[in-house]
Amino acid sequence: MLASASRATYVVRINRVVNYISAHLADPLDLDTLADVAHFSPWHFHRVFQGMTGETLADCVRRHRLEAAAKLLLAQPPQTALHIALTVGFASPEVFSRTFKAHFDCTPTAWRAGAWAAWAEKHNAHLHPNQVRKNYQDHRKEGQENALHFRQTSVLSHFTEGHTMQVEIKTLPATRVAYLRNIGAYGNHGIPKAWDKFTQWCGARGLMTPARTMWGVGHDDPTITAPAHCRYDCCIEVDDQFLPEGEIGVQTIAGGQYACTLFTGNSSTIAAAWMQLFGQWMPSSGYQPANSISLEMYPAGFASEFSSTGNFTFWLCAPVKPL
DNA sequence: CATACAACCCGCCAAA
DNA sequence: GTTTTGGCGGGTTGTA
Repeated sequence: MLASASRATYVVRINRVVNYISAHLADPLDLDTLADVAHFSPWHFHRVFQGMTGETLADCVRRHRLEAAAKLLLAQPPQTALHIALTVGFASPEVFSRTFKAHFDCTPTAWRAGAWAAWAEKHNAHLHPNQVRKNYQDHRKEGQENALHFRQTSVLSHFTEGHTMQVEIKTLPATRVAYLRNIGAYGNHGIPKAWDKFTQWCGARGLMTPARTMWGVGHDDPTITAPAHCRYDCCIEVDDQFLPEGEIGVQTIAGGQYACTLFTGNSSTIAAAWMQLFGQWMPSSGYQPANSISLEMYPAGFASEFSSTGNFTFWLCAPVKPL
């Protein structure tokens, strides 16, 4: 009992530190400052963090910097490796280049030129992400006339055959939420269980009213981040008075412009829906992905729909900015 | 939880 | 000119 209670407090503190890392990549992220964020002594924090996450603090910081850089390398318009290195917190391009190669098995420029596909294939072949991103890049190169000529993977074709995605651009406000984090592969693995646990907790707290929106937040790009490190947060809107409780933390979902489409499915088909939105709608939309986090927005009642039909209806919301 | 030490990695200069 | 690699000293990290 005591052990699980203290484990829960460790979880929220580690979550807070990881959130801090990804939000402050360009700032100093040494052991002392991060231990301070966690309210632990540096020595104890180091032990706790490694024990619970499987990676040391320095490894975690380095990985987040590299993953952010990997995204920026594929962004438009292209920026120099030096600029990207500094943006994500490396002090010099030499260290960036060396460290990048050690992690991704290729140099930054090779990644940009196409080596990302091999990485994605190696680590997440089941998601077929390469084709999606390739569609996007091919389109950007070849121009509008080929916008609709996407080679379809077997996963995609089920959703694209004779079907046009209805997408609207919404401006969402910043939202304070309580969340339960699942760390592990996206898809039908730990996430459904996390939702069970979370909705039970919400029910017990009387939070599951029709007025409250629930959210699913995937912080990581599964074509870049290893499945074992992908973060997914089950979230529900809360007011300013709500405080963290057990392993339920509090964070703010970023506001801004999102491309939103209504989708009915379940945890096995969400990935394909995301691919359709990014790989098919996005390239011909006049918008591009913004450097923010994609959201799943669940209207109240999705849980009961799921228990009766095996599916649920929700909004996919991808952060966008004009081309 | 503090100290202490070895290994590793960062940060810098040079150069391909 | 930019990026990557090599070499190296000093500082941080990881662990006893």
